[in-house]
Amino acid sequence: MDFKKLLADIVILQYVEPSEVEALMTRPKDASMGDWCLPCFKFASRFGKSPAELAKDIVSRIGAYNFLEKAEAVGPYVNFTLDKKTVAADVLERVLGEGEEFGSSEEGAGKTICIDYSSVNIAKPFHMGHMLNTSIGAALYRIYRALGYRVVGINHLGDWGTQFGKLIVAYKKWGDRAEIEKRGVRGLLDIYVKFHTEAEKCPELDDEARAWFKKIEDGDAEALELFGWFKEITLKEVGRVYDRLGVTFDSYAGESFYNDKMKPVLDELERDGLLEESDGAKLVRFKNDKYPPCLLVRSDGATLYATRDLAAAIYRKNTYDFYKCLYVVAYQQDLHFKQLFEVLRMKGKPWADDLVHVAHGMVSLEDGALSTRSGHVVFLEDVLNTAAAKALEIIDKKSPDLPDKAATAEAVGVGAIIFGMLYNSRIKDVTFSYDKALNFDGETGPYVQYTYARCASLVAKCEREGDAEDLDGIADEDSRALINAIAAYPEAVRMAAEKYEPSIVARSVMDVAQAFNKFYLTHNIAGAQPAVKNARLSLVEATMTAIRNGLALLGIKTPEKM
RNA sequence: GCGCCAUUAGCUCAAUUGGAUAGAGCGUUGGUCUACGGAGCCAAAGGUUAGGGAUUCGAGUUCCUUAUGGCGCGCCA
Repeated sequence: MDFKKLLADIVILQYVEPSEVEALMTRPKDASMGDWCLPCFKFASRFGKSPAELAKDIVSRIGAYNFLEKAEAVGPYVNFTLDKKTVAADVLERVLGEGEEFGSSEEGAGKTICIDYSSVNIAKPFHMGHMLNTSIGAALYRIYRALGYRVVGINHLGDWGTQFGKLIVAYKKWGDRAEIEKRGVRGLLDIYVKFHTEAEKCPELDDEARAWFKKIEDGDAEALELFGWFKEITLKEVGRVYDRLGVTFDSYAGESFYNDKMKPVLDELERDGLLEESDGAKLVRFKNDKYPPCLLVRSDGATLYATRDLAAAIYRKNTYDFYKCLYVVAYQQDLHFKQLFEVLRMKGKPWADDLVHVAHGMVSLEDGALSTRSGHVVFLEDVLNTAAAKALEIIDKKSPDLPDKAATAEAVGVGAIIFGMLYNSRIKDVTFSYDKALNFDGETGPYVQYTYARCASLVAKCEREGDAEDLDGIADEDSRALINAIAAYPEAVRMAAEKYEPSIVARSVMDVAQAFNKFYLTHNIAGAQPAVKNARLSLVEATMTAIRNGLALLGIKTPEKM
């Protein structure tokens, strides 16, 4: 039952569309004022009345309804208090009936959404800086899928560029195959860092690097073998982390994939007269210098990042016919995407408006920015390991008899890190510190998981007695707050999709957990009368459903015990 | 110099998109486990929503402006 719509329908106002009334209907600031309220400022003048008068007028015209406890005018507001038992019955029936589907819908049926996220760089460490990006992208992936969309997750690999020439030079000079096999990307990172320090003293190294990159482009066997090897090492290592995070992709078409797809695009631009030559390079200028020019071909004929992205956008439209294509990338690249989208618009692609840069903040360390070149990074795998170890330590202390400790610690530790990334608006910068990341108290993933485990433990302990449910056992204020928090969850999922903002789901799940813990403190479940116990158990199960579904969208597991 | 973004409690952040007395967590202080998990709960202290102006019944939210910080601005990605 959609109570909001129901209320809007019974507020029959002449000259006012029910949909307009519904749009204005909101939750009151304070739950004690009711479940819904209607501010009357907006259309009061249309009736030649003051808002307060209109509110009174509306109340006087509302008849008796079995789902409505009361409607009262408080100043310019009409406050509606719903019958708690009706709402409780309705919400419980819906949540428990839908189960895993609670929060899902079919609104995206028939539409495809491409999400470009994570996009690892070959031969570079997968560090904390990528965690925000990967968590947000993966969460959006699951959110859209839950809403019925067909979703294509794309890992736009950074597998092209002169840095691979540098890496080959470094490897041939200082690398050891066996050691790198053993140490993986860390081994590659060490020689990459060494290259940069050495190149300071000896600039010829850069020439050698360029030469080796040229060999990759020309298909030299040795160069390709090494390049493929670097790629293999990186993907193997990154895949291990993706497994732990529950992240998947449908395509790994990265930069090198578009090598042969740029020329036709450039030719078209040339033919349309959009491509202009400047200092030997080729670029697209924007009308009224809306943005700085977008450089697409270097004076030495080489293509650029923007050129590949241009080809990639066109390829994706042709291949997937997306409804929207999201680029989950830090706000650093804001201008790049504005230019990219504008070039496509100028090219006469109406779908350029369906491209969205989902910009997020940047991760730094307490002692400054992350930098691969100087080796100033925190490996994501280390963070996950540390978090899992911390969780294990707590479990050893608090639940020494727990079976499967390692798996639970993994779920809690990793959950803490993911939740920390997704709890705030994506635009916020993150200063990573182990101190904050390993805090499991308060508004954290483990808090929500703990709440879930409490629920699970109750359900395991309490047998239902008979079928009768006495809803009076969940008709008080704390129960109502919990029920409202649960009922608000599906809307949070929709909103998260609309705003590309997974934090809305995380916040909703947190609301449920906080409301539950309050409820839990003041309600005896195991020892209640059978019919009351049954009703409360239903509410516990509904709480679990909302938490389980919500955390699942974020990529966080819900152990039954921890 | 120009552009984009941010600025809310000591710290990290919310605020149903323009609605009622701006809410949480962390930290601090003080309470709270023989009813089901204390990774919990309750309470206190903490605010000129960076400053100024405008719009209107009403602004943390929209517009202008100033300040501070971050990011970016043709041959990296």
